Amino acid sequence: MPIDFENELNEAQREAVQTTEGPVLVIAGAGSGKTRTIVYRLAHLVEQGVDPAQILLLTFTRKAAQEMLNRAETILGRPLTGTSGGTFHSFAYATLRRNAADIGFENGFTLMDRADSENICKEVKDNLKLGKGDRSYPKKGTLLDMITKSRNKEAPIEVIMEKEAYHLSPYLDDMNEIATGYAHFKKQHALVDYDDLLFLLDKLLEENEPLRNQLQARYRYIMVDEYQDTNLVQARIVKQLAGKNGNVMAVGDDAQSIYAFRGANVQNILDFPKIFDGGKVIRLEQNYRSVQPILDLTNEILAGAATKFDKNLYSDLKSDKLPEVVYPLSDQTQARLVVDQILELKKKYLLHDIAVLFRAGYQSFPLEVALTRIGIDYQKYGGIRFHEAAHVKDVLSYLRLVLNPHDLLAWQRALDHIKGVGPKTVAKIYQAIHSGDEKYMAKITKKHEPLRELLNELNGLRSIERRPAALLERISAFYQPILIEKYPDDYPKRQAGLEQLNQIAASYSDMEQFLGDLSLDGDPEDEKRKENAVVLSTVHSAKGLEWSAVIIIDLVEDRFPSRKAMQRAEDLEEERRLMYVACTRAKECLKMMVPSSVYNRASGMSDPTLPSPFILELPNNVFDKLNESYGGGLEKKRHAPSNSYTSPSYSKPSSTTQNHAAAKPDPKQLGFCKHKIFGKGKIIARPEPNKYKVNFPGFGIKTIIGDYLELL
DNA sequence: GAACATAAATTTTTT
DNA sequence: ATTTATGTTC
Repeated sequence: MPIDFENELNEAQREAVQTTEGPVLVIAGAGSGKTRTIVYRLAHLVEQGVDPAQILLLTFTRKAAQEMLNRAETILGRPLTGTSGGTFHSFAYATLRRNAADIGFENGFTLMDRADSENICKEVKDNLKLGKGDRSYPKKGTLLDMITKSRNKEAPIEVIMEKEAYHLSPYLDDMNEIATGYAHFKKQHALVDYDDLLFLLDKLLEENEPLRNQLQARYRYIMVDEYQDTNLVQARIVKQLAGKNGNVMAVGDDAQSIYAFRGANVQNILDFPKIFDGGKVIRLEQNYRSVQPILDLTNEILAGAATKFDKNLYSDLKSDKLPEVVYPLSDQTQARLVVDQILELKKKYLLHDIAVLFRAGYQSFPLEVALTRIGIDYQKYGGIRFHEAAHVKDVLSYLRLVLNPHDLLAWQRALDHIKGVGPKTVAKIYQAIHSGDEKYMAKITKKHEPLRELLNELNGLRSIERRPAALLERISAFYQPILIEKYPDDYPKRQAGLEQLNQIAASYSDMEQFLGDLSLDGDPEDEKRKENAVVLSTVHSAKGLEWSAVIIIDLVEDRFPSRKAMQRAEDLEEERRLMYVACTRAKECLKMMVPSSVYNRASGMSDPTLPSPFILELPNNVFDKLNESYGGGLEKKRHAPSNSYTSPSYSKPSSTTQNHAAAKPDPKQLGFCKHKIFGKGKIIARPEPNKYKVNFPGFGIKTIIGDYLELL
């Protein structure tokens, strides 16, 4: 039964699906059926007789790839055997592992996760004797941030620092030294970090012509999702895989670029037509996800952006309900109100069709407590990941030692559980094992009986069959007493996590694949959306997903936008796009919470807040405002008559860049202004009658007394 | 000299 | 809650 493309797709989508030859760039606005387009294109290719094994689908998460492949199979009515799908990182990992010797790892390599990388930074820093006793010395996380940012943006640390972390300049020389040491350490210990996966693949493709040709021949059709969030190396990899007249389809939305902090380069998507000669550009602008009132609001968010996006989404989905902005009295009552709202929404929607979104992982903690108390199940995306939990890493460290006795990080973790053994002793033991110093080993094992047990256990493990599940089972038993000792409070919960790990392991026969997958995308909870559980997610992790009802919390300054992003205009712009992504996740119902005060752990008290600039700048007619009354309920505030003006366009995108800048009458007298030194800026808040918070391009946000400003 | 205990400070986003 | 710096103990 042939697929009915005529009825299933709109014109633009159909064009994207049926243009199979040559490069294609699809600019897909939020909710414009991007996934649908990819899925139908997969199906179309196969229906045309393309061997599924000749298709490569690169996405942002493996979950996304899997979902798309599954949907394509459903449409086709038969399995897509051999299609490669996954993230850039997982594709790179697989390819590199097959060609390890070619990139200088004759004995294979170990993939590190973030924590591993940080620990090596610290190790290197300590070995170089840098920053001893300096309280303000950059932390290991900061060090690694600078190193990876420098790599991802392919600019020297100095440049990154100058632009985004000027306060760290005194440590520039140190950082360069640490960066060199870090790279050296990795090479010595056959370790590879996330960035290496991409750079090594790029290098491999560049240098190994036969392999390049082979891959180009194999992958005749390449599709890349979320192209706006790729960085320079990723673009090069795509280019190399595609070959001269490659059939590449890149899909993305410049307005949804939210990974610049990780080196993503929006320029990639803008340059696509240049880099891939003769590329066709197709725009998807009709939104099938959200009701028009939500789109009116999200269009306003984009209207305030410094870079004007050539977008004005429209929808045929009507609703007479406006999005709501709710002002709870504090973040505590916010949690309670959100629970109330969820209970209310539950009457209309399934729990897993309701999501609460926030800027940072920790912001959901009060809500998690409140939900647990009332007995509503939830599923959290973002924040701490499964494989990052201490107990999981503990167990995996034994597994890693079975695989690779040279894995220093694993030794450090495993030996840490032995009483009387600290960092220094670990270093000595590691050295002794390496050099075969049996005298020292005899001495030290005599001194620490548990160490002998550990070594015996490891030997035992090495001799049994190398199936992840079998090994893990034994390790779990060995680890059991340590677990109870280490986590007396919550070990049952952690134990359950370990059992889950065993389950995952059962589906693997290859150890390295198992470990790699776990580091690359391994949150088993993510695999399936729990039924009957409300979704809590960071905005980043919510990318590409949608829910009938969405509640965004903590929309106050310093939280959303994040405090760290308030300094630089560029970062604030990314926060705005993040806000855009958050709001466009909602299909029917959107609620934004602006607590009037938030708990401050430094003072132990609640501090008053300023509403997020993204809320303040919204014209009053795109939302309803609700205040929490002191009794705990909500009361609707009517907008002052002077604030209301004609309703925004419900029109089709005839005038896409329908000038918000010029046409927006400003209800709060916010707008643009001029300053003698900083030049023209956009007023984003007015905390006091004579004080303005102004965003000056190039200078960032300043709070300025009205007398010094010329209002425009 | 090294490990352990305690106090203090600090929290963006992710492959 | 987690990590780091410092002080105390072996």
